[in-house]
Amino acid sequence: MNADTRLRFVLAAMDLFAEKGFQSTSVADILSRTQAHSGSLYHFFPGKQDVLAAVLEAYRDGIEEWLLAPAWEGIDDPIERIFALLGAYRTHLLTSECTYGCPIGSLALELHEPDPAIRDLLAANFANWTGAIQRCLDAAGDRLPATLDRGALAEFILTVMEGAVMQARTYRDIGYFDRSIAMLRGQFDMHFEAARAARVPA
Amino acid sequence: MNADTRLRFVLAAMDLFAEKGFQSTSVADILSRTQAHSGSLYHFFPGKQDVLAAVLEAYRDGIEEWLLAPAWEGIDDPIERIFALLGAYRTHLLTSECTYGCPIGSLALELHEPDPAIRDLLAANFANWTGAIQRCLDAAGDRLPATLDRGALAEFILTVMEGAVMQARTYRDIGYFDRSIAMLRGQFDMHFEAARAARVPA
DNA sequence: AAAGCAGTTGATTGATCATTCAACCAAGGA
DNA sequence: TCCTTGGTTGAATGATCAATCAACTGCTTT
Repeated sequence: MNADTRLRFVLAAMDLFAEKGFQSTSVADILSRTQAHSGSLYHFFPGKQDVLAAVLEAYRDGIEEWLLAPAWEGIDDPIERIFALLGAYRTHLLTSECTYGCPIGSLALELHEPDPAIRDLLAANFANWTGAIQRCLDAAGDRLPATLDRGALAEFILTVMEGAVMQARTYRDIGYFDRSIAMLRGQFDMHFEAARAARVPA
Repeated sequence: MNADTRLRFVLAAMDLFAEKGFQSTSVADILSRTQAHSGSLYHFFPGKQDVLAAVLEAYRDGIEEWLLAPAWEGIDDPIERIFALLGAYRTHLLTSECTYGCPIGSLALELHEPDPAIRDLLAANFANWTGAIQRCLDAAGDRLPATLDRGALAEFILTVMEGAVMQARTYRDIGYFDRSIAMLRGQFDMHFEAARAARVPA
């Protein structure tokens, strides 16, 4: 089992799926980018769909190392970590002239009737992401109102990120992303204010 | 120019693109659903892409009649109209077991490098939607803080709707939609409170 | 009636694509 | 040395698909 070749397939497919989507990426595209041949790919994967599964597993398993750790370097405050993560998506958009957003989100909307296995992997990616955000929210302690549902807020932050990325990509204008994130920031400020008022009653 | 046949193509393509996406819908799919033949389709449209353009134009031109008017029937309060519109997406999700969300959003993320013409149509659809929302926000007058940017908030509501739909579809669970909308409702309540405090200073 | 035109038919074409397979290679163990 | 195992090669296959086109229909105009 040559893990190196397999990994090259997964990494190439990761790039291509993010760039062109799953359906528009042909097996030939993956082969030409990896300088390999079809039999070799089919030695490791039963079919194209299984390459997608491997890609989604790689995202799922690599979120800490490849997404969170770089975004959070030197940032300790849990709330700032949330916005630093959103900032990472922002720079990703900017460096691609607003064409690449969240690869998981793109795949989630592109695949209308996905295999249960693929859907579970998409869901697991989302759950991993919101899980990390929720740990930040939990770490914020009483800076947020005690009544606030941290899990629901974490899902909401994913909601906002995905929706903001969608609009920025469609308009090819980062302003749409920025304004949605600013709205979210305003909501946080209101939560902080409410929590402060609850802690120090008038 | 037989408008009837052309319209049948557009309506069938609308359904199919919403159901399976643009790329997964073959011209043969459209033909079998319309009981027509390929030459007939290519008589009206230079190519498959132009069918997509016609579909997006239909959505753009039909938003009032097909989306807003039904959702707002019997609802006058501008804020409630916003949540009624979100409710329309909710029932659309529910009646399809969380498989169909927003057709424009799906297409926007599926098409990674769309024609400028297609991208403009996607953007026009989004702009129409947020424009309608913004008119509601404007109509809400001083129930919202004067400092609040109505245009940005309208974009944010689209952001939330699209992100919420994405998660509900991925998890096949309306709860993800509901919780995001509830968060948005909470944000509105905080805005109302802030506006009230500004109107009646302590 | 003749001509012209919008619309339709449906077989055909040529490209693209995922997948298969038989042959081949290299290293390691018996 | 021979066999096995894991991996590679690349041509071939069969399916699918967007698009074409020449022939045809029926309606309207002259």
